[in-house]
Amino acid sequence: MTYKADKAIAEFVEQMGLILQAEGLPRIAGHIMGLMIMQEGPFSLSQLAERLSVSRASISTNTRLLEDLEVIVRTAKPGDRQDYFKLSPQPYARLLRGVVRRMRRARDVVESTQDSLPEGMTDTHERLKELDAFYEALIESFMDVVDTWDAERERPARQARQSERPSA
Amino acid sequence: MTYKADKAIAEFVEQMGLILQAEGLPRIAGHIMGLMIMQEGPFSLSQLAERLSVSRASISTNTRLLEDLEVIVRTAKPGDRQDYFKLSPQPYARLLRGVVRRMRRARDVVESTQDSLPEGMTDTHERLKELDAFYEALIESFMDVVDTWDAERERPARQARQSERPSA
DNA sequence: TAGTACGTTCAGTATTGACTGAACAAACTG
DNA sequence: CAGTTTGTTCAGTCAATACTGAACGTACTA
Repeated sequence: MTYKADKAIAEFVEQMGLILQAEGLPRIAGHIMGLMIMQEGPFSLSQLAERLSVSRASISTNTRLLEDLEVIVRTAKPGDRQDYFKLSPQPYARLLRGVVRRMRRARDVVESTQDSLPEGMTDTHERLKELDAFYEALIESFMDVVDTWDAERERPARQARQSERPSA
Repeated sequence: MTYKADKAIAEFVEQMGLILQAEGLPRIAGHIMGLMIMQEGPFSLSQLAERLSVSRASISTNTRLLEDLEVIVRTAKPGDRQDYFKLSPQPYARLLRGVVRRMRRARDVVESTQDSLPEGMTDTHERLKELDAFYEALIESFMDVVDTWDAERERPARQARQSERPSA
Protein backbone atom coordinates (compact mmCIF):
# COMPACT_ATOMS: atom_id res chain seq x y z
CA MET A 1 0.00 0.00 0.00
CA THR A 2 1.95 2.98 -1.28
CA TYR A 3 -0.60 5.52 -0.15
CA LYS A 4 0.42 5.04 3.44
CA ALA A 5 4.05 5.59 2.49
CA ASP A 6 3.27 8.71 0.51
CA LYS A 7 1.39 10.17 3.38
CA ALA A 8 4.19 9.42 5.84
CA ILE A 9 6.72 10.95 3.46
CA ALA A 10 4.71 14.11 2.92
CA GLU A 11 4.17 14.48 6.63
CA PHE A 12 7.84 14.01 7.43
CA VAL A 13 8.97 16.45 4.74
CA GLU A 14 6.61 19.05 6.13
CA GLN A 15 7.74 18.49 9.69
CA MET A 16 11.40 18.66 8.79
CA GLY A 17 10.65 22.01 7.23
CA LEU A 18 9.32 23.23 10.55
CA ILE A 19 12.15 21.70 12.55
CA LEU A 20 14.85 23.27 10.42
CA GLN A 21 12.94 26.53 10.47
CA ALA A 22 13.02 26.46 14.27
CA GLU A 23 16.78 26.16 13.97
CA GLY A 24 16.92 29.35 11.94
CA LEU A 25 17.16 27.79 8.49
CA PRO A 26 14.74 28.31 5.60
CA ARG A 27 11.80 25.99 5.57
CA ILE A 28 12.56 24.75 2.09
CA ALA A 29 15.99 23.63 3.21
CA GLY A 30 14.20 21.40 5.70
CA HIS A 31 11.91 20.09 2.98
CA ILE A 32 14.89 19.16 0.84
CA MET A 33 16.64 17.45 3.70
CA GLY A 34 13.49 15.66 4.74
CA LEU A 35 12.84 14.37 1.26
CA MET A 36 16.40 13.10 0.95
CA ILE A 37 16.05 11.21 4.19
CA MET A 38 12.89 9.57 2.96
CA GLN A 39 14.16 8.86 -0.54
CA GLU A 40 17.82 8.45 -1.22
CA GLY A 41 17.96 10.11 -4.58
CA PRO A 42 20.07 11.64 -5.96
CA PHE A 43 17.72 14.35 -7.18
CA SER A 44 18.32 16.91 -9.87
CA LEU A 45 17.48 20.52 -9.25
CA SER A 46 14.45 20.33 -11.47
CA GLN A 47 13.26 17.16 -9.81
CA LEU A 48 13.43 18.80 -6.42
CA ALA A 49 11.57 21.85 -7.67
CA GLU A 50 8.75 19.78 -9.08
CA ARG A 51 8.63 17.30 -6.22
CA LEU A 52 8.39 20.05 -3.59
CA SER A 53 6.33 22.45 -5.69
CA VAL A 54 8.67 25.39 -5.31
CA SER A 55 10.58 27.50 -7.80
CA ARG A 56 13.87 26.37 -9.22
CA ALA A 57 15.39 29.55 -7.84
CA SER A 58 14.53 28.52 -4.31
CA ILE A 59 15.96 25.08 -4.86
CA SER A 60 19.14 26.59 -6.22
CA THR A 61 19.72 28.87 -3.26
CA ASN A 62 18.76 26.27 -0.69
CA THR A 63 20.82 23.48 -2.18
CA ARG A 64 23.79 25.83 -2.11
CA LEU A 65 23.04 26.62 1.52
CA LEU A 66 22.86 22.95 2.46
CA GLU A 67 25.97 22.34 0.44
CA ASP A 68 27.82 25.04 2.41
CA LEU A 69 26.62 23.40 5.59
CA GLU A 70 27.94 20.11 4.21
CA VAL A 71 24.57 18.46 4.72
CA ILE A 72 24.21 17.50 1.06
CA VAL A 73 26.68 16.92 -1.73
CA ARG A 74 26.47 17.80 -5.37
CA THR A 75 27.14 14.91 -7.69
CA ALA A 76 27.07 14.25 -11.39
CA LYS A 77 25.75 11.50 -13.58
CA PRO A 78 27.83 10.49 -16.59
CA GLY A 79 26.33 11.83 -19.77
CA ASP A 80 23.94 14.12 -17.90
CA ARG A 81 24.55 17.84 -17.67
CA GLN A 82 22.37 18.34 -14.65
CA ASP A 83 23.64 18.64 -11.09
CA TYR A 84 22.40 15.99 -8.71
CA PHE A 85 22.13 16.23 -4.95
CA LYS A 86 21.98 13.75 -2.12
CA LEU A 87 22.69 13.60 1.58
CA SER A 88 26.35 13.66 2.51
CA PRO A 89 27.64 10.62 4.39
CA GLN A 90 27.29 11.97 7.93
CA PRO A 91 24.87 14.84 7.48
CA TYR A 92 23.87 15.31 11.11
CA ALA A 93 27.39 15.36 12.48
CA ARG A 94 28.30 17.92 9.85
CA LEU A 95 25.31 20.03 10.76
CA LEU A 96 26.35 19.86 14.38
CA ARG A 97 29.79 21.13 13.48
CA GLY A 98 28.12 24.31 12.28
CA VAL A 99 26.36 24.67 15.60
CA VAL A 100 29.67 24.30 17.37
CA ARG A 101 31.16 27.04 15.22
CA ARG A 102 28.31 29.34 16.22
CA MET A 103 28.84 28.56 19.87
CA ARG A 104 32.53 29.22 19.61
CA ARG A 105 31.76 32.68 18.30
CA ALA A 106 29.41 33.27 21.21
CA ARG A 107 32.09 32.15 23.60
CA ASP A 108 34.54 34.55 21.99
CA VAL A 109 32.17 37.38 22.85
CA VAL A 110 32.16 36.33 26.48
CA GLU A 111 35.94 36.07 26.66
CA SER A 112 36.63 39.35 24.95
CA THR A 113 34.22 40.99 27.38
CA GLN A 114 36.15 39.43 30.23
CA ASP A 115 39.31 40.96 28.84
CA SER A 116 37.94 44.45 28.42
CA LEU A 117 36.18 44.59 31.75
CA PRO A 118 37.87 46.36 34.70
CA GLU A 119 39.20 44.01 37.35
CA GLY A 120 37.19 45.55 40.13
CA MET A 121 33.84 44.16 39.00
CA THR A 122 34.27 40.87 40.76
CA ASP A 123 30.69 39.67 40.65
CA THR A 124 30.38 40.35 36.96
CA HIS A 125 33.62 38.53 36.29
CA GLU A 126 32.29 35.55 38.16
CA ARG A 127 29.08 35.46 36.18
CA LEU A 128 31.01 35.72 32.94
CA LYS A 129 33.30 32.97 34.09
CA GLU A 130 30.29 30.79 34.75
CA LEU A 131 28.89 31.48 31.30
CA ASP A 132 32.26 30.77 29.75
CA ALA A 133 32.53 27.49 31.61
CA PHE A 134 29.07 26.59 30.45
CA TYR A 135 29.95 27.18 26.83
CA GLU A 136 33.12 25.21 27.31
CA ALA A 137 31.22 22.24 28.69
CA LEU A 138 28.65 22.43 25.95
CA ILE A 139 31.17 22.68 23.14
CA GLU A 140 33.18 19.82 24.54
CA SER A 141 30.06 17.73 24.86
CA PHE A 142 29.12 18.44 21.26
CA MET A 143 32.55 17.58 20.00
CA ASP A 144 32.31 14.29 21.85
CA VAL A 145 29.14 13.41 20.00
CA VAL A 146 30.65 14.40 16.68
CA ASP A 147 33.83 12.45 17.32
CA THR A 148 31.91 9.38 18.38
CA TRP A 149 29.89 9.64 15.21
CA ASP A 150 32.98 10.01 13.08
CA ALA A 151 34.63 7.04 14.76
CA GLU A 152 31.59 4.94 13.97
CA ARG A 153 31.91 6.08 10.39
CA GLU A 154 35.48 4.79 10.15
CA ARG A 155 34.38 1.20 9.93
CA PRO A 156 31.75 1.07 7.16
CA ALA A 157 28.93 0.00 9.43
CA ARG A 158 25.60 -1.48 8.50
CA GLN A 159 23.71 1.69 9.25
CA ALA A 160 25.15 3.47 6.21
CA ARG A 161 25.87 1.06 3.46
CA GLN A 162 25.52 2.28 -0.05
CA SER A 163 27.70 5.06 -1.49
CA GLU A 164 29.29 5.48 1.87
CA ARG A 165 32.94 5.16 0.94
CA PRO A 166 34.07 8.19 -1.09
CA SER A 167 36.52 6.15 -3.17
CA ALA A 168 34.14 3.50 -4.34
CA MET B 1 37.78 54.38 35.01
CA THR B 2 34.09 53.66 34.62
CA TYR B 3 33.93 54.62 30.96
CA LYS B 4 35.75 51.48 30.02
CA ALA B 5 33.26 49.44 32.03
CA ASP B 6 30.26 51.16 30.48
CA LYS B 7 31.57 50.50 27.03
CA ALA B 8 32.19 46.84 27.78
CA ILE B 9 28.71 46.50 29.24
CA ALA B 10 27.03 48.18 26.31
CA GLU B 11 28.96 46.02 23.90
CA PHE B 12 28.11 42.81 25.73
CA VAL B 13 24.43 43.67 26.00
CA GLU B 14 24.31 44.31 22.28
CA GLN B 15 26.14 41.08 21.46
CA MET B 16 23.92 39.01 23.70
CA GLY B 17 20.98 40.42 21.80
CA LEU B 18 22.46 39.06 18.59
CA ILE B 19 23.41 35.72 20.11
CA LEU B 20 19.97 35.08 21.55
CA GLN B 21 18.44 36.25 18.28
CA ALA B 22 20.51 33.64 16.45
CA GLU B 23 18.95 31.08 18.78
CA GLY B 24 15.50 32.16 17.70
CA LEU B 25 14.65 34.41 20.63
CA PRO B 26 13.77 38.11 20.44
CA ARG B 27 16.73 40.43 20.49
CA ILE B 28 15.42 42.31 23.49
CA ALA B 29 15.34 39.11 25.51
CA GLY B 30 19.06 38.88 24.85
CA HIS B 31 19.55 42.47 25.92
CA ILE B 32 17.79 41.80 29.20
CA MET B 33 19.79 38.68 29.85
CA GLY B 34 23.03 40.40 28.90
CA LEU B 35 22.38 43.31 31.21
CA MET B 36 21.59 41.00 34.10
CA ILE B 37 24.83 39.15 33.59
CA MET B 38 26.75 42.39 33.67
CA GLN B 39 24.84 43.91 36.60
CA GLU B 40 23.19 41.70 39.12
CA GLY B 41 20.12 43.80 39.73
CA PRO B 42 17.36 43.11 40.49
CA PHE B 43 15.77 45.49 38.01
CA SER B 44 12.22 46.72 37.92
CA LEU B 45 10.29 46.67 34.68
CA SER B 46 10.56 50.41 34.34
CA GLN B 47 14.27 50.37 35.05
CA LEU B 48 14.81 47.83 32.31
CA ALA B 49 12.73 49.84 29.88
CA GLU B 50 14.71 53.00 30.52
CA ARG B 51 18.09 51.29 30.70
CA LEU B 52 17.60 49.50 27.39
CA SER B 53 15.62 52.28 25.69
CA VAL B 54 12.69 50.12 24.74
CA SER B 55 9.00 50.29 25.52
CA ARG B 56 7.63 48.91 28.76
CA ALA B 57 5.40 46.69 26.66
CA SER B 58 8.42 44.98 25.15
CA ILE B 59 9.99 44.52 28.55
CA SER B 60 6.78 43.02 29.86
CA THR B 61 6.46 40.44 27.10
CA ASN B 62 10.15 39.57 27.10
CA THR B 63 10.47 39.23 30.85
CA ARG B 64 7.52 36.88 30.75
CA LEU B 65 9.20 34.91 28.01
CA LEU B 66 12.44 34.64 29.96
CA GLU B 67 10.44 33.77 33.04
CA ASP B 68 8.75 30.92 31.16
CA LEU B 69 12.18 29.74 30.05
CA GLU B 70 13.23 29.90 33.71
CA VAL B 71 16.15 32.13 32.82
CA ILE B 72 15.05 34.94 35.12
CA VAL B 73 12.90 35.07 38.24
CA ARG B 74 10.40 37.65 39.34
CA THR B 75 10.96 38.92 42.84
CA ALA B 76 9.48 41.55 45.11
CA LYS B 77 10.87 44.20 47.39
CA PRO B 78 9.08 44.80 50.69
CA GLY B 79 7.04 47.94 50.55
CA ASP B 80 7.45 48.27 46.78
CA ARG B 81 4.63 47.44 44.43
CA GLN B 82 6.86 46.93 41.42
CA ASP B 83 8.00 43.56 40.13
CA TYR B 84 11.71 43.01 40.12
CA PHE B 85 13.67 40.64 37.93
CA LYS B 86 17.05 38.97 38.14
CA LEU B 87 18.82 35.94 36.75
CA SER B 88 17.67 32.64 38.17
CA PRO B 89 20.32 30.58 39.96
CA GLN B 90 21.36 28.35 37.07
CA PRO B 91 20.11 30.26 34.06
CA TYR B 92 22.14 28.50 31.40
CA ALA B 93 21.28 25.00 32.51
CA ARG B 94 17.64 25.99 32.57
CA LEU B 95 17.88 27.44 29.10
CA LEU B 96 19.46 24.23 27.92
CA ARG B 97 16.57 22.25 29.30
CA GLY B 98 14.34 24.16 26.90
CA VAL B 99 16.58 23.17 24.02
CA VAL B 100 16.33 19.56 25.09
CA ARG B 101 12.55 19.81 25.11
CA ARG B 102 12.64 21.11 21.54
CA MET B 103 14.90 18.28 20.47
CA ARG B 104 12.64 15.72 22.09
CA ARG B 105 9.77 17.01 20.01
CA ALA B 106 11.90 16.71 16.88
CA ARG B 107 12.79 13.18 17.87
CA ASP B 108 9.13 12.37 18.33
CA VAL B 109 8.54 13.36 14.73
CA VAL B 110 11.21 10.92 13.60
CA GLU B 111 9.84 8.08 15.68
CA SER B 112 6.24 8.58 14.69
CA THR B 113 7.38 8.56 11.08
CA GLN B 114 9.15 5.28 11.70
CA ASP B 115 5.93 3.86 13.06
CA SER B 116 3.75 4.94 10.18
CA LEU B 117 6.16 3.91 7.45
CA PRO B 118 5.67 0.58 5.67
CA GLU B 119 8.19 -2.06 6.62
CA GLY B 120 9.39 -2.58 3.11
CA MET B 121 11.31 0.66 2.84
CA THR B 122 14.44 -0.68 4.41
CA ASP B 123 16.81 2.07 3.37
CA THR B 124 14.52 4.79 4.62
CA HIS B 125 14.08 3.01 7.90
CA GLU B 126 17.84 2.85 8.29
CA ARG B 127 18.25 6.54 7.64
CA LEU B 128 15.52 7.36 10.14
CA LYS B 129 17.15 5.07 12.64
CA GLU B 130 20.40 6.91 12.19
CA LEU B 131 18.71 10.27 12.71
CA ASP B 132 16.92 8.91 15.76
CA ALA B 133 20.17 7.63 17.20
CA PHE B 134 21.74 10.99 16.56
CA TYR B 135 19.03 12.79 18.46
CA GLU B 136 19.33 10.27 21.24
CA ALA B 137 23.07 10.85 21.56
CA LEU B 138 22.63 14.59 21.47
CA ILE B 139 19.87 14.65 24.06
CA GLU B 140 21.80 12.37 26.35
CA SER B 141 24.88 14.52 25.98
CA PHE B 142 22.88 17.64 26.82
CA MET B 143 21.33 16.04 29.85
CA ASP B 144 24.80 15.11 31.04
CA VAL B 145 25.87 18.72 30.92
CA VAL B 146 22.75 19.84 32.74
CA ASP B 147 23.11 17.18 35.40
CA THR B 148 26.76 18.01 35.97
CA TRP B 149 25.79 21.64 36.34
CA ASP B 150 23.05 20.82 38.78
CA ALA B 151 25.37 18.62 40.83
CA GLU B 152 27.83 21.47 41.08
CA ARG B 153 25.01 23.63 42.25
CA GLU B 154 24.24 21.27 45.12
CA ARG B 155 27.21 22.42 47.15
CA PRO B 156 27.02 26.25 47.26
CA ALA B 157 30.23 26.81 45.36
CA ARG B 158 32.29 29.97 45.10
CA GLN B 159 31.17 30.69 41.59
CA ALA B 160 27.64 31.55 42.67
CA ARG B 161 27.58 33.06 46.06
CA GLN B 162 24.94 35.64 46.81
CA SER B 163 21.25 34.81 46.79
CA GLU B 164 22.09 31.36 45.62
CA ARG B 165 20.29 29.29 48.23
CA PRO B 166 16.53 29.57 47.76
CA SER B 167 15.85 29.18 51.47
CA ALA B 168 18.13 31.91 52.72
C1' DT C 1 26.80 30.21 -35.29
C1' DA C 2 22.26 29.84 -33.64
C1' DG C 3 19.70 27.36 -30.43
C1' DT C 4 18.86 24.93 -26.14
C1' DA C 5 19.43 23.39 -21.40
C1' DC C 6 21.02 24.40 -16.94
C1' DG C 7 22.16 26.97 -12.84
C1' DT C 8 22.66 31.47 -10.66
C1' DT C 9 21.36 36.03 -9.46
C1' DC C 10 18.54 40.02 -8.90
C1' DA C 11 14.43 42.94 -8.19
C1' DG C 12 9.97 42.57 -6.39
C1' DT C 13 6.39 40.51 -3.42
C1' DA C 14 4.53 38.50 0.53
C1' DT C 15 4.78 36.74 5.03
C1' DT C 16 6.39 36.56 9.52
C1' DG C 17 7.09 38.52 13.83
C1' DA C 18 9.40 42.06 16.80
C1' DC C 19 8.35 46.27 18.74
C1' DT C 20 5.43 50.41 19.95
C1' DG C 21 1.60 53.23 21.76
C1' DA C 22 -2.69 53.12 23.76
C1' DA C 23 -6.30 51.10 26.17
C1' DC C 24 -7.22 48.31 29.97
C1' DA C 25 -7.48 45.78 34.65
C1' DA C 26 -5.96 45.39 39.24
C1' DA C 27 -4.10 47.07 43.39
C1' DC C 28 -2.86 50.71 46.18
C1' DT C 29 -3.25 55.86 48.24
C1' DG C 30 -5.33 60.02 49.54
C1' DC D 1 -14.59 57.50 46.09
C1' DA D 2 -11.36 59.60 42.64
C1' DG D 3 -6.72 59.34 41.24
C1' DT D 4 -2.07 56.85 40.72
C1' DT D 5 0.90 53.36 39.79
C1' DT D 6 1.98 49.01 37.73
C1' DG D 7 1.78 45.26 34.49
C1' DT D 8 -0.58 43.14 30.58
C1' DT D 9 -2.74 42.96 26.13
C1' DC D 10 -4.07 44.32 21.64
C1' DA D 11 -4.09 46.63 17.10
C1' DG D 12 -0.95 48.67 14.08
C1' DT D 13 3.61 49.60 12.07
C1' DC D 14 7.90 48.41 10.55
C1' DA D 15 11.83 45.55 9.28
C1' DA D 16 13.74 41.23 7.97
C1' DT D 17 13.73 37.60 4.88
C1' DA D 18 11.84 33.58 2.34
C1' DC D 19 10.27 32.83 -2.01
C1' DT D 20 9.11 33.88 -6.97
C1' DG D 21 9.63 35.21 -11.88
C1' DA D 22 12.59 36.94 -15.10
C1' DA D 23 16.95 38.05 -16.91
C1' DC D 24 21.48 36.50 -17.41
C1' DG D 25 25.89 33.71 -18.22
C1' DT D 26 27.78 29.46 -19.52
C1' DA D 27 28.27 25.23 -21.75
C1' DC D 28 26.74 21.94 -24.76
C1' DT D 29 24.54 20.54 -29.58
C1' DA D 30 23.25 20.64 -34.30
